[in-house]
Parts: sequence; C-alpha cells; structure tokens
Amino acid sequence: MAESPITPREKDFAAWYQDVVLQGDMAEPAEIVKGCMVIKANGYAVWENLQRELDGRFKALGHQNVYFPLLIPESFLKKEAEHVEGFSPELAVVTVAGGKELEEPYVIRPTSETIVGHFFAKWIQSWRDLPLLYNQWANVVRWELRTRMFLRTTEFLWQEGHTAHSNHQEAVEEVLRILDVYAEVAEDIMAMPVIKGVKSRAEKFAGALRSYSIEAMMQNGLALQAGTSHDLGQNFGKAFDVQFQNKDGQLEHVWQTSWGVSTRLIGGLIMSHSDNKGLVLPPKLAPTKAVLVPIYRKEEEKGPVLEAAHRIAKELGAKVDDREGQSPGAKFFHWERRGVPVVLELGPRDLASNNIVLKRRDTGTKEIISQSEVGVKFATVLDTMQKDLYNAAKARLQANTVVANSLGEVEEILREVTAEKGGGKFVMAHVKDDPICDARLKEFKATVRNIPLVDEYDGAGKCIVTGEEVDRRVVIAKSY
RNA sequence: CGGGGCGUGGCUCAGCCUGGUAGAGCGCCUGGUUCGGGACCAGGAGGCCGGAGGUUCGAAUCCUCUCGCCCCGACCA
Repeated sequence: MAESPITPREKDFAAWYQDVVLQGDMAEPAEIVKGCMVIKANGYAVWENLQRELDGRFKALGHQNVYFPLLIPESFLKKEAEHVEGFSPELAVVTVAGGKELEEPYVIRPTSETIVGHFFAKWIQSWRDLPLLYNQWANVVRWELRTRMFLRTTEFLWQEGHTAHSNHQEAVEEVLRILDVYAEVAEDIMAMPVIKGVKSRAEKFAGALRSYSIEAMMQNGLALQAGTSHDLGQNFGKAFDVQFQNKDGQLEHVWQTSWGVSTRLIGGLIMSHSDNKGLVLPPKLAPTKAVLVPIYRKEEEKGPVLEAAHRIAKELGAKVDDREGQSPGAKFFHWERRGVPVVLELGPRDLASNNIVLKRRDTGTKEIISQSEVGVKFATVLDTMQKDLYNAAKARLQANTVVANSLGEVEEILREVTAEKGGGKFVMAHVKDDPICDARLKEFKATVRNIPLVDEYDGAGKCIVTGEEVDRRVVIAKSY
C-alpha cells in the first residue's frame, strides 16, 4: 500500500473513511468482484480480536458453535412469507452446477434461519431437547445496490446465533441477554457507545416478531446499526414445523431467536475513533499495541540502541521497527496511520538518561518517562486511552442528540445538519410504532433507529405524527 | 436500479478538446551518505492507457457497448 494523503474528515467524510480504510491497510475493494472487498491482515486481525471477545461470551452463556451449508434450497426461503419478501431482492442464486441446470436452484445464504429451521425440526422432539443454543461464524451474501467497505458489501463475515426455546419468555430473555453482550463488546472493547432498543415494526427483521438493535453514532452524526437480536416467535417454528412435546405431552412449536454482528462493526470502529492522520484503534482491539522506533545516527550508536530497543519491546510485547533505510519520521507516520495505540521512541539521548519517549495515538501527546517505569506506564496509558476514546465518543453522542416535539422540528433539525456535508443528529421524539409514522420520517430521509429500552428522557408524550399517546421518545436519525 | 464523476507504471495524476504510437511526482530496486516527525545523491526496473468492438493509413485521444470504483437517490447488516 503506497502511503498517500488522507482526505480531511470535515471536507468529505466518505472520502476520509475510504482513505482511512485504505491507508490503515484494513481492506481494499476487490475490484474484480462487484461489491466485494479483500479484508487485509491489519483488518482481519481486528476481526479476529472481535471474534475472540464475542465467542468467549457466547460460550460462557452456554452456546456452541456449529456450521450450516452455504447453499440453501430456494424453496426454503419461500416457506416464511415475510422472510422471502424481505430477502428475495438481494439473493444470489446458483442455477447451474456440475455443468448441468439444477432441478432446484440454491440460494447463497443471505442468513440461515430457514436452513436452521429445517435441521431444528429434525433435532428437536422433546422439551428435554430445549433450549438449543447455537452460533455459527460464517460468510453471507446479499446483493446490495450500493456498497461501502465494511459497512455494506455483497459478501460479509458475521456470526449468527440461532436458538430454540420451549416458551416465549425464555426466548425473549435470550434475545435481551445477547443484546447486552453486543452492547458490552461495543462499549467496553470497541469503546463505541450504543443505544439498546427495539426496532420499529417497519424496520424489523423479515420474519421476526420483534427485532432489537444496538445503534451507534458515527463522527458525522449518522447512525449505524451495529448489532441485531431477533425474537422470531414461532414464525419459523411453524414454517419448518419445529415441534416438541411439552411436559403435558402436548405438541408445541418452538420459540426461536436469531442474532448477529458482522464485519460492519469494524466500519463502526473506524468511524468512531479515527482522525485526519488515519486509523485510531482502541488498545483492547489493536493487533499491535505498541511499536518501538529506534533512533541512531552514528554506527556506534546503532548497536546499543537496538539492543535496548529489543529488550524494552520484549518486556512490553511491543514490536521494534528496525527497518533500515527508513527515517524515524517516516516510521512514525507509517504506524500512526495504521492505528497503533502507542509509539515509543528510543535514541542515544534516551539511552544516556535511561529514558524513553512514549506517544499516544489518540491525543498525539509525547511523554518522556524513565525506562524503569515504562512497563507500568505503558499499561496505564493503554487503559486511559481505552477509557478516553469511549468518553469522547459518548460525549459526541450526547452533544449530537437533540429533542424534538413536532414533525416540523424533526425536519428542521435534520435539514440543518444534512446541509453540512451529509451530517446527522439523533433526534429524540415521541413517535408511535406504526409504519405510517415511519413512512412520514422517510420523507426526511430518516428512520426510527430504535425505541430505547431505557428511557433517559421524559417519559410519555403525544406522537408527533398521529397525536396518540406513546410511552417514550424514540431515536430518529439518518443512517448507514 | 436511476442521476453524476472517475478508470493512463505500485500510488496521485498530466496528456484526450485539436488522433501520429506515453509523461511527471511519489513509491520500488542497487550503491553510498543519512536518521529525535515523511532525508539526499547517483544509477535502474516497471505501463499492450479497465475490457470488447468500431471509425481511421494510424486511437490513451473520436464513436458504440461493457466491467469496476466513488458520490447522490431508491433498497438494505
């Protein structure tokens, strides 16, 4: 990757984002495959870290990993009416295989509820078989009309949880438990504050009874749906005849859930923290937490500097950038744009004074510290940086969240921010959960992001569209 | 899928209007001097101009089609 300038964020947010992804060596468009991307080593390492965090939490809650086929018989999609309606426009279908036209085409999975339903029906007979708690790490394909790296690509990586329960309450508890896991990973690991809530009926997953989401705000004020958890009710249970015999000997359809987060999280991560110098990664997710740049001018300085550099780097688990023929300055820029949280400088002056220079990626502040304290200081800085990134994002979310009490006010606020290069705000207003209301908001190119689980505002009020009483304000925003 | 923009060495782009067989800067390779925020000198490698047709004696340049990327919209994690 040649290192080129990064478009300033305030000049063109979309161009900035793309530059950061490219210059941070996270991914690049797979220009030979429409709408797809190559996730590069630096990006994939972040995904692996996210996988590790999520997978451990899923397993701690009793889930097991499984793997279902990539190809799904086309007829499966049609078994749940709303599901097929929601997904058919974005399906990729295999009609020829082995040189022959297939009798029944396969769709490449856009999600796996249908094929999971089929197998759940085989595996579940008794209430003793429940709950079934599965997760799968997989790729899916959705033929999108417009793509952006990480945020929306034709193929993407995700995890999809699929569970079956003997009653609705237990399923709902599962849905909310997972939503908490998502929020925890987003906030504690990604340093990305989110709002947990219920999707409006108009925005819910095709085939679900209810969808829940975590919504994050990007640096331009647009919303990003960062994770979803669905209460599928008995819809798929009925469509695929997933039945169990209850304790009374009666046959019942199971209650299912499904939930997922994808590589989109990486897009959210980038748009939450990065700056005009490039990528900024929170310490807990950064593949490389620190790089040490050795500095020497005379040949006789080289040996001692490198020796000390490797000794200190080993102690910290840092990487030494000992490439020849690159000036220290060039190295600083290189690691800066790749989002490495801490860059250490060690030169003859430091050797003489037993010091080392430590620089934070987020604030850009340099600190000269004693070599004997570097271990403790390093850990503290990573910890502080993790917290500071979260706090900054949280402050931005709060600063850009406003209250509106009429449709006109919502329009006004959104029009104002949109005028500034496609920016956005979160507008809190009373809106009834009715597709008619969603449709009105769509006129402002905004949607109900979700109805927060926790009401941080002033309780009930009258819907700004219908005038009917609703119990709390919802989040309205333009979104990715 | 509609509207707009863009595809020329690895990267950023000039050349196209007015056809004559390809350039610059950066990067890369070799050697040397450098090294505390993008070093310098010398030498060198690298491009059938996104692809396919057409017009022409001759096409990066003109025409048609096509593929991809970016932006705006409609659809969506």
